[in-house]
Amino acid sequence: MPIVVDKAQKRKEIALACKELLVRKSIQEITIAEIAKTAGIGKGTFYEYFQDKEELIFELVNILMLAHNERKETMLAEAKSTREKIKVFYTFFYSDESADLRALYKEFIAYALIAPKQEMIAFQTECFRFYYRWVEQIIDEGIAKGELLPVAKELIKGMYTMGEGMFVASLATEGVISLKEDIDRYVDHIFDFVEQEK
Amino acid sequence: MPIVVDKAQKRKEIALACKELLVRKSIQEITIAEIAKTAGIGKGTFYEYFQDKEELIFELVNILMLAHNERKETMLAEAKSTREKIKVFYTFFYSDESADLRALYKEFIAYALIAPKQEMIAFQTECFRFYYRWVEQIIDEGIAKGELLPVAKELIKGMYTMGEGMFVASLATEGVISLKEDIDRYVDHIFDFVEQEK
Amino acid sequence: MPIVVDKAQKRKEIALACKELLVRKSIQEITIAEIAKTAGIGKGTFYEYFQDKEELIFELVNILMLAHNERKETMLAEAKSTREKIKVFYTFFYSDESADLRALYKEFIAYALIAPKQEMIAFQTECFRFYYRWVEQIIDEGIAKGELLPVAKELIKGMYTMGEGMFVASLATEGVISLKEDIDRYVDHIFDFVEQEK
Amino acid sequence: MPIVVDKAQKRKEIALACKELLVRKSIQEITIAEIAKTAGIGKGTFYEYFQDKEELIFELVNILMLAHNERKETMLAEAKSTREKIKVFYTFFYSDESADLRALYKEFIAYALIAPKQEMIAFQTECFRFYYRWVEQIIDEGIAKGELLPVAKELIKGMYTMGEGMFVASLATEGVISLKEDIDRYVDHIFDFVEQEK
DNA sequence: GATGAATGAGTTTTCATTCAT
DNA sequence: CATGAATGAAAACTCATTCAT
Repeated sequence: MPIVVDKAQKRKEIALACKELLVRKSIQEITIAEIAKTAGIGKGTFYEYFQDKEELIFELVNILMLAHNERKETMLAEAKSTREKIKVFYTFFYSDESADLRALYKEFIAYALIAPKQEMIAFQTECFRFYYRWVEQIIDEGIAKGELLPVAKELIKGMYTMGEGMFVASLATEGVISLKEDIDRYVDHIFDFVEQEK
Repeated sequence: MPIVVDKAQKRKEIALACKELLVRKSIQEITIAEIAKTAGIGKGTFYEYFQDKEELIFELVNILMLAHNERKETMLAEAKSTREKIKVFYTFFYSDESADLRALYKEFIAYALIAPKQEMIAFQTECFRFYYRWVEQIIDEGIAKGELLPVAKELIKGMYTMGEGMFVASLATEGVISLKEDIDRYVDHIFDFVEQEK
Repeated sequence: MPIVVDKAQKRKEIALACKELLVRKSIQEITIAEIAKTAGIGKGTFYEYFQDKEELIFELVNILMLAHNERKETMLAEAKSTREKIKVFYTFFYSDESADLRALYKEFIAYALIAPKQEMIAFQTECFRFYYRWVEQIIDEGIAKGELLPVAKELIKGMYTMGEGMFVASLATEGVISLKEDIDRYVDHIFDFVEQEK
Repeated sequence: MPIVVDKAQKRKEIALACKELLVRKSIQEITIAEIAKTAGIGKGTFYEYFQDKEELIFELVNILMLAHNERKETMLAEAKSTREKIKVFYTFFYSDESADLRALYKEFIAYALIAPKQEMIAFQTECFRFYYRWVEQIIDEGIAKGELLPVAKELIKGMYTMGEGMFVASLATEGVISLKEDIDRYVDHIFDFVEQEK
């Protein structure tokens, strides 16, 4: 009787077993041997489940992103104003809960810059669209409720990328960016502009 | 009389000789042998002038950045309003003239994310501060002239990082970012908020 | 009542299922996984029936050779003269019907040269003897009938190996050997020497 | 001052240093590490002079073939009749002096059968043509001198491949081929046919 | 100072074989 | 009997760095 293994399940297990490793080191510094050892499998076994190291990252990012989105939903439900809701999105860049995913996301960006592969670009594009639409919906609701001026909608892309920029700049520099404070202050100023006067 | 070779001068020559190569390929894909051949020197000679491949990039970025800043000064002199002046800064992200430097800058960011070395961080921090102050000065002038509301000053960091974010996002995704258009539109909206009504 | 599987029968089935694969690719390029998949069995099952990949080839060659010999008998029955009968033997090297077996035979020779194993040598020796005797019998009949000079018998081995040599040379070179034409012409010249003048 | 190395010379040295190894083992069984060690160089150094293992064989075959051809010329000069001269050519297949080259040639054939690469085919074709023309010239001379009948010329290709076939068959079988005796006997019979009666 | 030949550590990847189910 | 998941030995190849000349 053949041993039936749930391939998808095992992929997740392997990816999760390597989480700590992947978060700590850049994928380039990690060897297949290291991954296999960490996951408690043979090198050959790794190749049974993944094409290459990148796929491992993909798998893990996917897993962590789902959990992250759930946390986000919870936080959004608790947020009262649109201003607060938008701020929830930026917590990705500094909250402890998203530290792991953030570390991986950092890798992702770096990879996309250095060796842009189609799959990676496609994935990032998908993520961008997904979060963009999510934010858009929240802004739309804010406008519909009369909380925000319609112009708020025009600022979404810039606000979104400001977060990315702050994040990248904070990693590439030292002592000039204070993620939470700088983002919050900026967001507050922008909302001062776009919130309906009561 | 011994031939005294100006080390600093030769470094520049080597770096400049490799410009096309460095712009075209990621530093990770380039080998020392390739660099030496391109520069018309021996592999051993490369090590006489540089510690490693990164230093070569540093050298070249420095050279190109000086030229870039001069172009910027010229453009700034021609810009009438503060709005226009600020837009000059963003041309770095899309103008043809800065394509080479931009390609190198991309590498810089990636490196800082993947394998952050102290020198690199220090250099990027210095650059950030330099450009930040430059923008700050322009905004200050705009406020002093009564062209802008004082709150404009609070937005500098966010505006600055928005550019970086747009740039990074444009590289990591496909079909969602149109650098010039998206930046311009956003900047215009912000300036609509911060310009003094006449 | 247990299902008794005829081992020999199943070996044949597996070998036959892989025919197309074995003809198309060199045995070295084929993996056990590929064989198992092609035959619709598990990798482990393959080892139940064969020691290694070579045995698979043996099995298949055996099967194809039997069929080939039957075709040969038919053709020989139709051939009028000894000259024609001998030519029948050379059709192996160029006829479409024997293309599959020929491809396998090629592998066989290569293997014998590179990694001569006792079984393989023994098998090839057996084949050589078998066909040699067959030809010998035909030549003997030709001599008995007064069709050929007795010296014809002395040429058998050289004629036999000429075929092999033409075959190997045609595979190892390009544009210098035209199998059918070159063999036919040579055989005709030799028969001009050994046929009894009437 | 740079170390100037005669690349071609070093290639020969490496190839020659590996002669014994290459003759003893099939190229497939030999690893780069083994070659490097045998030649007393580093693995990387091997790749400085050769693209892959095949090139090493090429180099060595070339070297040995030149020496072999010189021996052949000497022997041909000593041979009295055309019959003897032709027999000189077949010594390649059994003489001790050509044992090394023969071992390599065996590899060559096997390779051409298993994994025919363009270079190898081209090389073998060149060799075929070279030796063919050489034999042709000798036959032509024999005919011109009235020693041979003109029909002798028609038999060259078949005679040539007979040698190859005998060689291959002798390697693939056991106890059925006696190279020197079988070739000699056959050649004698053929020459009995084609020599002018006096 | 300049050079480039020499090097071997380090990594990826494949695949025959085993064996628990 | 049949299976296919797991494995790790083995091999090719690259390239930064050194150092004799």
